[in-house]
Order: sequence, then C-alpha cells, then structure tokens
Amino acid sequence: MEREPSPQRWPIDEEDVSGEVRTVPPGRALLSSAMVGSANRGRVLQTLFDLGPTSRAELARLAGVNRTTISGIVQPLLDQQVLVEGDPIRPSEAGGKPARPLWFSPDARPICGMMLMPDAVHTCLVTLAGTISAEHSVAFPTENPKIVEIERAIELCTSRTLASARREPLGIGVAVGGMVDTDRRAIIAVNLAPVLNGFQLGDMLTKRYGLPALLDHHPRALLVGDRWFGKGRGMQNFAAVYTGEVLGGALYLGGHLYRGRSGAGGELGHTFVQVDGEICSCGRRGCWETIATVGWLRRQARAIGIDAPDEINSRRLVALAGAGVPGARDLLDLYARNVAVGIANLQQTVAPNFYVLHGDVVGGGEIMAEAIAGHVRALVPSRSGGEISFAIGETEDRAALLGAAGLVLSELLQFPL
Amino acid sequence: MEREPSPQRWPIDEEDVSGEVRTVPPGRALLSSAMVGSANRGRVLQTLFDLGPTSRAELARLAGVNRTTISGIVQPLLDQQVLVEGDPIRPSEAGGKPARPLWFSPDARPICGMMLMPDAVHTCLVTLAGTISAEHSVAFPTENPKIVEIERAIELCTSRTLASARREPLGIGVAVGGMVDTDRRAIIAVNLAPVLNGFQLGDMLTKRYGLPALLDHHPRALLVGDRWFGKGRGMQNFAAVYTGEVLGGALYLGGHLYRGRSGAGGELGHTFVQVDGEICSCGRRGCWETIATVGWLRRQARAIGIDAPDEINSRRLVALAGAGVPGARDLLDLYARNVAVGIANLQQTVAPNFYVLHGDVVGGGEIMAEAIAGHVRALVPSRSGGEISFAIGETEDRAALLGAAGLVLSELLQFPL
DNA sequence: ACTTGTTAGTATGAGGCTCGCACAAACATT
DNA sequence: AATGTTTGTGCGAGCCTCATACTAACAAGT
Repeated sequence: MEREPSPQRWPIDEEDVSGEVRTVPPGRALLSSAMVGSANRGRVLQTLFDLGPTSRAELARLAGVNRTTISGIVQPLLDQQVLVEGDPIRPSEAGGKPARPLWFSPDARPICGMMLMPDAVHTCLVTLAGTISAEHSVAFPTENPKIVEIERAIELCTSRTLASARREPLGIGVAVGGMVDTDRRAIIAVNLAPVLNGFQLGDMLTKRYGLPALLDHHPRALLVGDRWFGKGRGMQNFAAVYTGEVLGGALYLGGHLYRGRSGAGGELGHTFVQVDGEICSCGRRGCWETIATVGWLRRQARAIGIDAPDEINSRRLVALAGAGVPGARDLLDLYARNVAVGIANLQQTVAPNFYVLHGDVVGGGEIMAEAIAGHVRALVPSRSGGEISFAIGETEDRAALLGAAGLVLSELLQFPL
Repeated sequence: MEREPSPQRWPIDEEDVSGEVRTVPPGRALLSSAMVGSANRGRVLQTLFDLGPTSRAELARLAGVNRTTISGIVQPLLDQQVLVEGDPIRPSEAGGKPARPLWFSPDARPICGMMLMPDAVHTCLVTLAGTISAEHSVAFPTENPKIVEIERAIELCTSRTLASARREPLGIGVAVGGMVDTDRRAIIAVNLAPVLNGFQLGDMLTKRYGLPALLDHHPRALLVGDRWFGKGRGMQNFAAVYTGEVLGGALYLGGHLYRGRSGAGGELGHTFVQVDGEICSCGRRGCWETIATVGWLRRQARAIGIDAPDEINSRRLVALAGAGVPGARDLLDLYARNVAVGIANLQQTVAPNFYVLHGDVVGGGEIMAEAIAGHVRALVPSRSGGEISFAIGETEDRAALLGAAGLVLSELLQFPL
C-alpha cells in the first residue's frame, strides 16, 4: 500500500518553455519513452481540463488505456499537489466502489497572465481551474513614453501580481496588442506605441523573475483562452475571430494552435474580399478589414445619418435596430454580412466549423452572432463538412488575460510530437 | 554478430489503413511503447524519402538519437527487404569506416496508384523510390454509362496493373476527380459522371483485392504526390494549387496533410475575392473561381479579340505574349494577378510560404509561375514570415498517379499521434 | 447478517523502446 | 606500424504501458 514518491516533476520540460534552441528540425526528431511519459501526462491533463473533475477509471476509459497507466501518471501529480482527489461520488445502481474525481488543486502553482496594450499593462494570476485573482494594471506615461518607463511599469505591475502568489507560478504568458516574434519571445511592432518595437520582453521577464515567459499576439491569445477556459473547451478544430478597430484571427487545427511560418498565419484582416475595393490602411485595396471593422461601421452610420456616428458599435447598432431607427436594421445586416464574408472564406479554406467571436461584435450579443451565423451559412456551399456553429467570447479583458495564461498551459500540455 | 530476426513487420498498422472504426477520439488517445516504435519507424522512413540514400549514422545525427536506435529500427526493414544497403561510400579526409547508405529496395512491395476521372480510370504501380510502371487505362462507355460498367472497367484496369506486381502491393491509393468522403472511402459526387455519386469504391477495392484502399480528391492527391515524390519533398508546410476548368487546392501544414472536418478544407475555388462580383457556377457571386480559371481566360480572350479564344490556355497565352500579340501580355499579367489574389489570401491565412502550381498554369512554365509569384509577393504585406516561393508541379497524369500512391504512403508513414 | 455482483484503485512482473557505454571493423594520415 | 576517426553492433539500464491478480467499497437480493 506504500508508494515511493515518484521523482517525476511537472512540468518536466521547463527548459523547453524558456526558449532553448532546438537543434533537431521538428518532424525529424524521434520519440523516446521519456517523451511518451510527458506527452501522456499532457493528454491526461488536457482531458481533465476538457471534462472537469473525472475519476481515474473514467480517464482510463476515455483514453482507451489501462487504469494502472492513469494511476501511474496521476499519482505524482497528486504528490506534487497539482491535482487533488475530490469527495467520493455515489456509484450507479449497479454498485461498485465510489469513484474519487480528480481536479486541479487550488494549491497548484498558478500562471501569471499579462496583457500588454499600447497604453497600459495588465497582469493577474490564473489558477489551473481558470479563476482569476491578483489583478493589477499600470498605465504608461501618456506622451511619448520611453522604453525604460514602460519597462518599469511592466515590472511594477508584474511584481505586485507575483507577490500575491502563494506558490511559484508555472510561467508568465503575455498577450500583446501587436506583432510578435513567438520564437524569440520579442515584440516586433506595436502600431500605437512604436517605442516597443523590438522589445525583448520574454528575455526580460525570464531574467527578472526566473520564470518561463511566452508571448503571442492578441487574437492568438484569445483563441488559447477559449480553448482552455472558454467556449472552445474540448474542441479539436476552431477559429477565433476578433473584430474592432482592426481585424484579426487565430486557428486551432487538429488539436494544436496553428501559427504558420514565423507565426504569420491568421492575418485575416488583410485577405482580399474585394479586388480593387476600398483602400486599406496597409496600402492595398479590398482587404477584409476595409469592410468589417468599426471604422467601416462609422462611415456607413454617418452616410445614412445615424446619430453620433462616431460612437457606433455593435452594441449600439443592435439597440438602434431594436428601437426601429431607420436604416439601422439594414446596416446591422450588411455589417454582419461583411464579417461573414471573411469567415466564409476561412471555412472554405480550413473548415474549422466552429467560430468564437471576440471584440466589437461581442457587444451585439446573440442577435449579432445570429446575424453573422446566418450569413456565413448562406455563403458556404452546404455540403462542406457538417454544421457550422458560433459562440460569443468572454468579455474583452478577461478573455485576453485567460488567453495569456493559456499560452503557458498550451506549452506545458501540448508536448510537441 | 548474429541477430535474431525481429518479429516486427512493416506496415504494422495495416488494419488502421483499411478503415477500422476508431473508438478513442483523436487527441485523447495515449501513446504506448509500441506506438513509439511505429512512429519512429515512420519518421526514419520519411527522412529517408526526403533526403535520398542515407547511412544509419547520418540518420541518427539528423534525428538526434543514438545510432543503436536507428540500427534497431532499420534492421527489421532490411530483413523484410523494404530497404537495402548500398555500396559503401568513401569516408571523408578524416578517415573512418565507410558508411553504407540505406535506400528503398527495388524488391520492396509497391503501391498501386489509381486516378479516377469522369470518363476513364488509370492505374499503375509505384515503387517506394517513386518510379512508375505497369500503367494501364480503361475508358468508360461514352453515353450514360451504368455503374456496373464502370465497376467492370475499374476492375479490369486494376487487375491488369496488379498482375504485373512481383510482390503484393502495400495498398491502393485513388485520386478522384470529384468530392470524396475520405473517412468512408466513398465517392460523394463527380460532376460530369453523376452515376458515380455515392459509390463505395474503397470497400469494393478492399473486398475485391484484399488490399487497403484510400481515396482522396484530386488536388489533395497532387499535394501528397508533391510531398513524397515531387517539389514538396522534405517540406513541412506548403500548399498545392490546381487551376484549370475548376480551381482547387490542398494544404500540408506542420508536417501533416490537412483535411479539415469531413475533408472540407481546401475548397479554395469558392472563396470570395470579389463580393458581389461575377456569378459563379456555385450560384454565389465573386468566387475566386470566377476570375482564375480557363473559363475566365476564354471570355477575356474573346473580348479582346484573340484568335481561337476557346482554345486559349496558359501555354498558348505565354506563346502569344512572347510573339507580341496585342493584348496578350496584359491578359497574361491580369490572369496571373487573378491567380495570385487567392494565393495571397491563403498566404495571409495559413502562411505555408511555398506553393506548388498544378493544372493549366503548368503549361505556362516558368514565365507564368514568375508572373504569379511576382503578384503574390506584391499582394502580401512584406513581413509575413519570410520568403514565399513557388514551384511547378509534374505533368498532370504523372502527378495524380504519384499522388494517389502517396496517399497510401502518407497513411503508412504518418502514424497518427 | 450474509452472499453475490460490480466498480475503483493498487501492486507486480513482463515486454517494448531508447540510451549510454564498450567494442570490433574499416578507413585516412603520419 | 601507430594513431585517430567514423561506422555499426551487443548489452544492460531506465522509462513506459500492459495484463493479471488483488484489495476496498458499494448495491441488491436472500
């Protein structure tokens, strides 16, 4: 009945997360028994995330493996207080020993989530169960901040949050409102804060706090948040689409976050939907972004004479349409169609079949989502692989912070195969 | 010095190929040591495919594993005559024992490749080294053929080809000029031969010949052929784009053929590039297919008064432009731009960074490819993840047959993780 | 109260796989 | 002939999963 405490630690592969150089090209590397252990531990934890508290026996059934295998995987995690056994649940009428559901311990090491925007930084702690605590934010100096000032603000904010952690966090995940070099864990460019361009935030955080740090750009973080803590939970394929002042997206394909070469995938805003259409901020014509952002919405609202056109957004538009304001209903429909066009293209290209909507359209609620869904279904030839469904994401800040934390989780769970 | 002949057989997982029902959902299944063996064997063979004849020591270095590991993987394959040792190659100046390069044995089991078009069936044998032999084709009855007649034609053609095989083939791969249900290994619809709709070709072949049979649609087969035997060799990410009377494509992402839900991915022809543009055969407006197929080319050629506009294609267009025929140069440029628009969208969405062109544009040669490449590079914002490169695929029939065979290879090598 | 049937979780030994180490074989160089 | 280098092969260790057997804990029927 006595067990030797296993020497395995979770995560075993912290070095990988902190950005070690990979010498063997991916796809050529072979597997070893040790990797099997890591990978299987990741999959078990992922299943636990997807399903909520679950007994060992149930996990074994779902994974199609022996119960002893699950016990072997799970026991070290219990020893390290990553997981805890819940109260026994009553067996079915058939009888049997009551199952002890496993779930993430509140005492497990948390994750630090960070959202870096052009004007401020937000940080928080996220438990493995997805609860947020220790939220802090620090604004940057308004006029032409210097990089050292921003660095100080980030450090201040992070230190406050980390001070609240009872155990050392598993890592720091950062959602950046701009272009990111995921491999080098550095910022490439933030449009509204060019001083951040080239900032090696990942290295700075790792050096300062001794924690693995991962960066990715905002839409990708939203997707990851959806995958672990939101509407994308348990999904194998889906896409996140963000609309607002700009338009972005991210893809989860075949059970993995898809980044593309140098993380260049998901630049949906600048796909063409109108050859020789309106000129876009990128200098090209007819980008999706020219017809499916609030900028377009403002211009149209002004053109048809809606009150305060500069303050229009999905929330107000739905309200106006509901109130019977002339033209509002048609504008809502056209806006929904414009958003739907790009989603239809995405569906035809990679067929994720499930979309989580973020950003401005969230304010439009179910009405907006249904309008978009209807247009997408009309725009995609019917057979293309089953039902297409839609969901509305979390509120903006929450989604980004959960997503930032999810970046760390993804690395820990999705052992690269 | 004596070895026990290993009991392992390649392929071990034939049952999987022949379409067994998967009970554990993908992504939840755990790995076992036996799977590690299969997966590693697949990766070693894949590396061999990518690099050509290679010694064990070199394979070990590339994979980052111990030499003994490679020996253990490779020895059973030598015993089974899947591989053979080549002549020793001279060591470098540093000296050392001469390496014995490994390569696929000409006596290895071949693969049967089949191309099923609306009017005929073609079959052949393909060795693991990519050489084609025993080609046969049988035309279907011209006017309203019955399904039994088609079935007989397929059987006749296949039997002739299989009769030439010295060893039992590893399987039959089929490239279908129409929609395919990859999971059920059945044909969904072939536009010009509706009698084929719903035909369970995979089951028929497996039952008749006792071989694993795999179906996929034509563009996907082209991509797979490129991956194993053509320009996509060794690539981890690339796309195949087929233009002609219709427009299709396929994606190889992260070292895997990407199919999407129910194989609905890659339906590029009906992505929107011109909202409210010309009406498409699918009933919608502004599909990419409306501006980047030979149908569009014919209409334009007629409009600007080019001779025999109904026989225009890329090959002739390039020739006309070279001969200085008025308008030809501009038309070529516009056609290239139209093709490039869709490729640019694909690049922005999944960023494969490498494209193999198939179909009509192959006739236009390097001139056509360069014209398309130039437009794509101009249409994609510069930073998006490095160079974008292009290649011209094999001639049409050869590409499809190699691709069909490649479908079987993909299943055998890409052990599902 | 006792037996039977069922399910949960654990201990143990077997089998697969990769790894590190040691060793023989086959070359180049000095 | 001696030395250094590289290739490929045994061998035992370590990690992992699996099948089997066992204990623990419950329900239901007698």
